[in-house]
Amino acid sequence: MTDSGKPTLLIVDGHSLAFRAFYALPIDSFVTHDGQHTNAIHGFISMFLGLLAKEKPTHVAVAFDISRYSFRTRDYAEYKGTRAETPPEFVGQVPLLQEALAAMNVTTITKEDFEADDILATLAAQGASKGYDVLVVSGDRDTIQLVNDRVTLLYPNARGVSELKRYDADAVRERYGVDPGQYPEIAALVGETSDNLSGVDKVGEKTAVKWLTQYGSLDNLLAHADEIGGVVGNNLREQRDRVERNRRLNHLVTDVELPVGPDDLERGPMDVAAVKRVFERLQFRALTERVLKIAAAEGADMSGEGAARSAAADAPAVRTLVDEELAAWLRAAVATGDPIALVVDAPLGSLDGFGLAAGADTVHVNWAAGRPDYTALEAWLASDDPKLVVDGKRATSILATQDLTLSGIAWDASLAAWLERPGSSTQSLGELVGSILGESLPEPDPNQLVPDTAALSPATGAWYLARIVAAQRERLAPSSARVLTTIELPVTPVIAAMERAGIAVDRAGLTALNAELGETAAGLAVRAYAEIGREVNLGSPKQLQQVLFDELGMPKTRATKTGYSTDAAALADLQEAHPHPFLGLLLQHRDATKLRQMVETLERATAADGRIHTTYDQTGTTTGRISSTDPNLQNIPVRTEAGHRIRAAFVAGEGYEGLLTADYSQIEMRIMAHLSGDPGLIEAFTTGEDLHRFVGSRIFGVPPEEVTAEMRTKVKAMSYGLAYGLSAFGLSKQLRISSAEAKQLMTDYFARFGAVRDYLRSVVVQAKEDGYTETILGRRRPFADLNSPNRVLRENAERAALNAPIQGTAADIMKIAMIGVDADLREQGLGSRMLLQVHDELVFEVAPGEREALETLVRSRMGSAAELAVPLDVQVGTGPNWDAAAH
DNA sequence: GTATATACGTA
DNA sequence: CGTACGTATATACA
Repeated sequence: MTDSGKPTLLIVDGHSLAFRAFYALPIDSFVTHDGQHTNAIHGFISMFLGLLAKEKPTHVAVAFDISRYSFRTRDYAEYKGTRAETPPEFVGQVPLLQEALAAMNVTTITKEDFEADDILATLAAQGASKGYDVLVVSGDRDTIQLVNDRVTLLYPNARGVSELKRYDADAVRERYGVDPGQYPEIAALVGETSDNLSGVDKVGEKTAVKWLTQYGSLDNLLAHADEIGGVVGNNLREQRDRVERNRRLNHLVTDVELPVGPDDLERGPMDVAAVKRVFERLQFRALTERVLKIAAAEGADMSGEGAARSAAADAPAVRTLVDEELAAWLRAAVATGDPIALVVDAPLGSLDGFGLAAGADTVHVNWAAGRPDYTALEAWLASDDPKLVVDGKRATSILATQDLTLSGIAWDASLAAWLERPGSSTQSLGELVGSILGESLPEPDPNQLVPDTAALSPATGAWYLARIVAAQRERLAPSSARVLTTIELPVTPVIAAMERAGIAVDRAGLTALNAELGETAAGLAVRAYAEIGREVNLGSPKQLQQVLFDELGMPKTRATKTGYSTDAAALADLQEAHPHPFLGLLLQHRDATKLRQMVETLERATAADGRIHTTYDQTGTTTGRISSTDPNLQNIPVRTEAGHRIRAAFVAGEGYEGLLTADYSQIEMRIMAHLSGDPGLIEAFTTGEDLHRFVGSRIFGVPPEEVTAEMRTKVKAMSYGLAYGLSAFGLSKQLRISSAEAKQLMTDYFARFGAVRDYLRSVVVQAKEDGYTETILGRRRPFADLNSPNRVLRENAERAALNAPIQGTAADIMKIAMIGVDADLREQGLGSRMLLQVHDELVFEVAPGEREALETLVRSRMGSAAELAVPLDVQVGTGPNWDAAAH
C-alpha cells in the first residue's frame, strides 16, 4: 500500500499468472469469434486491474519467460522436463496479453537465457535498495526467497488468480516455519515435482523444517548428515547430490542485466485508443469498462474517445422490504414482464430470506414463517411468473420445508453452466461470478472464525445472478438451451419431490441382516486365518499381498501402482493357477463385509420418518444421468442372494399398498439400433425374439433355438461392450477366451451388423470435427482430448465419446418419462408417487387401489418418451418390497 | 484431519 | 486395452 507515502513497485511473473488463469477459467467460455482463446488473458487482466485498484502501485512491470530453455536447463537437462506440452488453447494468448499490457502502458520485460523469476528477483533487489515497497506477484514458490522487510509476495491460491495470498516475512515464517531466505533450503530437501526436481525420499516439509531448525542451515545439516538416524537419514546421505542440485537450481539470480531499472517503470497514462482497439479484438466487455474506468480515474486522455460507461460492475444498493412495500415491488417488477432473479438465502439449510433483483433494483426479504404479510410473495413464488435461480433443486427443497411452492423457473444458472460444461464441478454462485463474469464476489475468508468481510446480501447475489444468466443466454448453444427448458428445468421438481418422499425401509430387517452378515464375516475371517496360520487385516491390500505373494508364493497378478492386484478378478485367476482355500474364504469375507457395511450405511441413513431420503445430483455427471448420494441408492446390490435381501428391506410405507418398479429393457441397445439404423439390429427388437438369442443366431449361423447358453453369454458381452468401446483384447479377458476367438467374434458381429460399426466410427469422427458429441435430444458433451498426441488420453476420449450419445440419450429419455409420469400422476389426482430413479428404472409407491392405473400411465409415459426406430420396452413389476417388485 | 490408492456396488 | 457414477477402507502425510 502507499499509505507510507513510499513508492510502490509491482512486479508480476506474466507466464505463471497467465498459466494459472488459463487453468482457473473455462477454456470454452472465452473464445473470440475467430477462434482465439482468451481465458488466460481475461483472468490475468482481471487480476491485474484488481491489483492496480487495490495496491495503487506507482511503478509496474510484468516479466515473461522467453522459452522453456534457460541456463538452468543447461545445468540439468531434465529441469521442468515433466511439463506437458503447452495446451494449444494457451498458444497465442501470451503475445496478445503483452499487447494489451503495452496498450495499458505497462512495461513488459524478457531476458534471453533467464526465467521471469530471475527478472523479478533482480528488480525486487534493486527496488528494495532504492527504498521502494516491492510487491512481487508470482505463482512460483521459488519466489518466496525474495520476501523480506521491503518485499512482499502475492501468491495465487489453488482456485485461481482472483485471490492472492499476501506473504510478508512473518507470513512466510508462519506458513513454512523458516525465514523466507531459507525457504529454498526446504525446497531443496523436499523437491519440486512441477520442476521435475526430486527431493530426499520420505522427506516432507515437516522433516525439512525440523532439520533446518536443528542445524541452522542446509550446509550445516549436510555437514552433520551422518548424525541423522533412520531411513530418512540414509536417504539424505545417499541423495545428497539431489539436494545440492536442487539448491543450485532454485536459487534466483538477483543481478540479471536488464534494460530497465525500477525508476524506469513509473506508471504513465494509458493509451485509451489502443486499449479499446486491443480489448475490442479480444471481445472483452466488462473488462474494457473496468480498465477504462481506471484509465479515466488516473487521468488518461479520454478526449474524443467517450468516457467509459458508468460503473456497470458496481452492484446497486439493497433495500429490505416488508409487507405492502414488498407486494407493491413484486407487482411492479412482474408487470415489466422481465424475469426476476431469485436467490434463496439459507446458508445453513434453513430458510433465512430471499434476495430479489429486477434490473438494477435489488431487494432483500427476511423470512419469518407464518407471517401473513407474505401472501403476495408466496403467490409470486408459486406462480408462473418467470424467475431466474441458481441451484433450483435446492431452492425448491428449502421452500418446500416451509410449505412454499416454487414455480415458473425460467432459467437455472447451475443447470445452464453444467449443460455448457458437463465435466466441470458444480459451481456456487460466487464461482459462477468468477468463471462467467470474470469478477469476484466479496466472500468471507472461510478460514476465519470471525469473518472480517460482511457476507454478501442475497439481493446483491440475485443481481449478479441476473447478469450471469444474461451471459449464459447469450452464449449457450441453442440445442443446450432446448435441453435446459424441455428436460432439465421441468425434471428438477420431480427429482426434488423424490428426495422429499424418500423410501421406507424395514429397519428390523436391516438390523437382522447386519448381525447375520457380521457373524458370517467373522466366521469366514477365523477360517481364513487358520488357512494361513496367522491373523491379517483382510481389508488391507498391502497385507494381503504379503500373504499371497510372499508367504504363499502365489504367481504375481496384474501390477498396480503399489504392488500387485488383489481384486476379485485377480483372485479368481489365482484360484485357477494356484488353488488355495484362503482365496475363496477371502472373497466370501469381502462380499459379506461389503454388504454388511452397506446395510449399516442404510440403517444410519434412515430418517426419523422411517425412510431413507437420498440426494440426487442433477449436475454431477458428464453424460446427463443423475447421480445419487447420502446414501447412494443407485448401487444397491441386486445380483447376489444377500443383495436380494437388502432390496427386500426397501418397502412400501404406511398407507401404501406396495411398490411398483418399471424399467426400460435394453434401452442402450435400442438407442444404438436407432442411431445406427442397422436393419439387423432393428429387426432384432421388432421380432419379439430374445435379443441376445436373435443376435447369436445371426452371428453363429444357427437357428435361434440352437443358440446355446454359452453362445448367448458371449453375444451379450459383445453387444453391451460395444457401447463402451470394448476392444477384442478386453472382450477376450472378460470372457476368458483367446484373443483370436474374441477377434473372430467381433468380426462375425460386424459382418452381420455392419451399420453398428459404421455408426460408432462416425460418432468419433464427428466428435473430432465438432469437439463435442450430441444426444438425440441435443445434449452436448465437449471433448478436449480427441486429437491429443497422447495415445492414452486420445483413446480414452474416443471411448467416452462413443458412449456419450448412447448413455446420454437414455438419460434424456428417462427424464422425459419422469416429467410425463409426474404430470399424469397429478392430473389424474393419484396418491401414488415416484420414489427412486436408477438410470433405467423407476420405483413407485402404490397408493391403495391405484396399482392398475399407475401401471397403465407409467407404461404409457415411459413407452412414449421417445419415438425411436424400435419400440421402447418397459418391464413392470409390483410387490410389497423392492426385491419382490423386481422381475 | 486430508489426500491417494484400491476395491466394488449399480446401470 | 469397457462407459458412467459413489462409498468404504487402508495408508501415508500432516
